[in-house]
Amino acid sequence: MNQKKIAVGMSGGVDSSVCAVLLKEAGYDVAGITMLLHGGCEDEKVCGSSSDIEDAKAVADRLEIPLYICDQTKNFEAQVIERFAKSYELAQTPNPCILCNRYLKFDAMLTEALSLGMDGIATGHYARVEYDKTAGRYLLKKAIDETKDQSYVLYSLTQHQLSHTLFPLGRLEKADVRKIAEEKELKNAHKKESQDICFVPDGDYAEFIRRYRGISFPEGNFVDKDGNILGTHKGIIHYTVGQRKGLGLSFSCPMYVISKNLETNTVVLGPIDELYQSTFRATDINLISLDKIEGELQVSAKIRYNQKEQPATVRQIDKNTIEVTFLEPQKAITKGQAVVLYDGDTVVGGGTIL
RNA sequence: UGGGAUAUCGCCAAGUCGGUAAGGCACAGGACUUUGACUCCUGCAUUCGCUGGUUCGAGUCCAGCUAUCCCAG
Repeated sequence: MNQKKIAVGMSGGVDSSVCAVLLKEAGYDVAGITMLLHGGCEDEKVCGSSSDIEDAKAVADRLEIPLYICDQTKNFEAQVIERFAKSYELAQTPNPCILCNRYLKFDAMLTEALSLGMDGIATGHYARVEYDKTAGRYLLKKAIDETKDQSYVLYSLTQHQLSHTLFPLGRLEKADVRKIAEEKELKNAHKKESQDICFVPDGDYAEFIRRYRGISFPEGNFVDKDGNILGTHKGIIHYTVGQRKGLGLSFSCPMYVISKNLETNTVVLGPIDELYQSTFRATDINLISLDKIEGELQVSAKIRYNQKEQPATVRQIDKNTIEVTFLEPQKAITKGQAVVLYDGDTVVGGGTIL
């Protein structure tokens, strides 16, 4: 990107702060944008809370850059929380961070930045954007620091979004980012890594959905793969595929949630070997490095954020659907989570697991 | 009521020729982590149905009692 006016999405965390530092030093005309996502919440653990905004403000002041505050509370609820709740209600397991990137950070925030006369946005994500001249496409690539790589949660980015986005941290190690923050004496240099669902600070997402919807979810049966009743569950939204803890039952071996059945309101339990599967489909796909997949494509793929990608073959079923087959069966392929396909360092695309 | 069997942590379950209570599940806390899970670490029976006895020493041997299960009618 040749443009010079960049809006940095500033969360108040160390990464986005250093991101602003680096762009400023590189000579960009930098402004900050902080999105309000959880209106009026005072809980310090919630990202976008007032203390985070103060941190962002403090950093912006120190760098002598303007900070725009952008109230996205309603948008966040409509695009992220609503989809999050609905996914669980459909017996799936959503990834709200991916939703937030797709609909807020790289949609609403980018739109806002462009309307402010900026040329593009930058965020503190650990990933890289490159322009491939021969293909005429912008590519999303893994971060140099593979342990912090966040390309997985960015698979939904479109060519338009990528062409207006900078990831200055993509070539840095996390330790270096901390060091820069220390050198610049940023107050958040040692802030804890963010974690948990940002709008559910206590981690009890089931209780959050219960309150948000104002309804509770009916109890049902735990069953085994043959339909034998094993016990009573607290409501289907309390469980996710692959879950082992919190079942409240004891067996002679560890038991996991194998699947959930909305029609019968049952949760299927089984030993770990029943959790492995090779083939699945994904929908609502976004392809980055190519327009469409012709025939069978060899890739490496991962089905959750914290996982090393695994060799697989992919074929496209239709415009919105792909079918992925892993070379080795994978544990707990979970509906609602994202599958992201890689060709080496490059993100081919991704979708939502069916 | 005869005959047989078993009684070890909330649950399942090891405990050899008596030597000073494995493990799994569940649960609690922590680590990891821009999602949910997974994973990892730590904790979790001074006590073995009860009461006595033998012994330097018993969950392990003996006796009685209690409870449960099975087979007989």
